Amino acid sequence: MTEEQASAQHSCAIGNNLISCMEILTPDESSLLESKMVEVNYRKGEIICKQGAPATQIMFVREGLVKIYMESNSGENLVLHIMPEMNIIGLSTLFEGNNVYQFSAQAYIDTRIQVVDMQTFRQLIRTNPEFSLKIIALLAEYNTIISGRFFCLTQKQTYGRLADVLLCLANRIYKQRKFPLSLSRKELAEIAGMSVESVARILTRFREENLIEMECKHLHIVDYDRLFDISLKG
Amino acid sequence: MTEEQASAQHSCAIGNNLISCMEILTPDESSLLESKMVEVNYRKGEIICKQGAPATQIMFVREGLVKIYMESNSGENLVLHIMPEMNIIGLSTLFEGNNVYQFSAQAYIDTRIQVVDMQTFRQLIRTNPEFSLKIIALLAEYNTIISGRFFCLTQKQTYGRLADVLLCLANRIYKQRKFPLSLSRKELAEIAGMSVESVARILTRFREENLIEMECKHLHIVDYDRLFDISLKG
DNA sequence: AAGAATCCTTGATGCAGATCAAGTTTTTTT
DNA sequence: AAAAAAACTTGATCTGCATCAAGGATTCTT
Repeated sequence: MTEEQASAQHSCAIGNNLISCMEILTPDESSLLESKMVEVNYRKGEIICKQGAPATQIMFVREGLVKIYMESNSGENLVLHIMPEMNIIGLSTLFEGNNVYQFSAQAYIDTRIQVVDMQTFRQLIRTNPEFSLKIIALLAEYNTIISGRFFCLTQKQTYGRLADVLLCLANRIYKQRKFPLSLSRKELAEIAGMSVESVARILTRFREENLIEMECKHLHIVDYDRLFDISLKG
Repeated sequence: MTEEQASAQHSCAIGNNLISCMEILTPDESSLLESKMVEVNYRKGEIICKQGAPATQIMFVREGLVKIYMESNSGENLVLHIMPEMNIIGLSTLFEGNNVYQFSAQAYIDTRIQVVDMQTFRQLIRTNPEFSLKIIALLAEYNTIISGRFFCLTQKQTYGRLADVLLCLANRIYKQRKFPLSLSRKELAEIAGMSVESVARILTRFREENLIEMECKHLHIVDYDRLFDISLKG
């Protein structure tokens, strides 16, 4: 319950409802999609799509973890969204007059993607109203996630933001309070929108205050409630 | 052309394509909508919808200018989006499991709104695929606008952000380089995500540098190109 | 196992921009 | 037209966090 409250207003980059839109398709539509769809496997760190490139495809994340981000000329990336399986990359390029991706996507871990061309995708929306409603729901959720993240990164300060990220990893990805910390300090820093040094300092502080424990690459959230407090306005 | 480039990456809060989804409806659908729709007039400063309230309605902005924002407990508001006529408030609440608005909306100037209940709106999406595609396009554009704003507020510094806002007002709202500055310093500060004092200081600076002129409540962008440069990375 | 490279930690310094303060101008009220 | 309130400007100070710097711990290379 408290977790839900947090997710609404002070969200990290990951949604919590897995929206399944494939099951809705009719057999005909399914086989159309099957025939047009191509599967691509990406290794950890590989680029899935590039900001500024022609937007010709919609990509279904079937397995893995993907970072959606905007690149700036200064080299600082802004992480917009983190997508586990069951998400769709490229929906936000569907508005008229647009023909390029406004973001890049990169695989955090080995990732399996299914690719369809936009025409086919648009076709499905046109022929299946329920599918179309699902897509609207997904876009609406993405909107809310990005807004929550926007709020978080502009209104909270470093301690709160990092607490947010840790809670997000525990709740949304690993679904337990002790989990392998596979992200480097650099990746954590990027997600939380701060410097690597700040991440190190704050993690040390959290350890000193007995909010978390870290042993052999695993992070354990010891005092969930206090960490949650910090995440609300740290 | 340069303006377009700017809008893609370094957007202010306002979109530039007016997407008309009403014209797409069949006569039957139109009359259904007519029968269900209620018109409400808001005066400058009045609240149109409130963050946390039950999300039961979709609102069409027919006339005026609306601020979409998130409220924080500290009293600082985060402006997500600014909507002139032809926009729809509440689309991002359409995802499953959601039942409240995650944002508030307030009228910047006198504003005319048409209100429909969600059921009727969902019905239209189900019966009219072209309408549904328009809604998807609109949501996709909102996504892009918020992402651009997110980028702008986190990556640029004050001078660039304020330049952005001024260019946005000139290009998107008034569509000329000399326009009445109806927004107060406080409102500008809120949109650009900075303090009122910073706005005053920067405007003075812009005037000293002959980038803008201000006389009797009107702002005139004198050196568009240099202001544009500043907006790119100020 | 030694060396190189990367990652992590911790302290010292610098800076953009918020906050505080105080005066000036404009608008609103009466 | 006078008084009060709100909006605006400008300078002085404060602060959160980035950046710089340098040593320690891991991991990768050979």
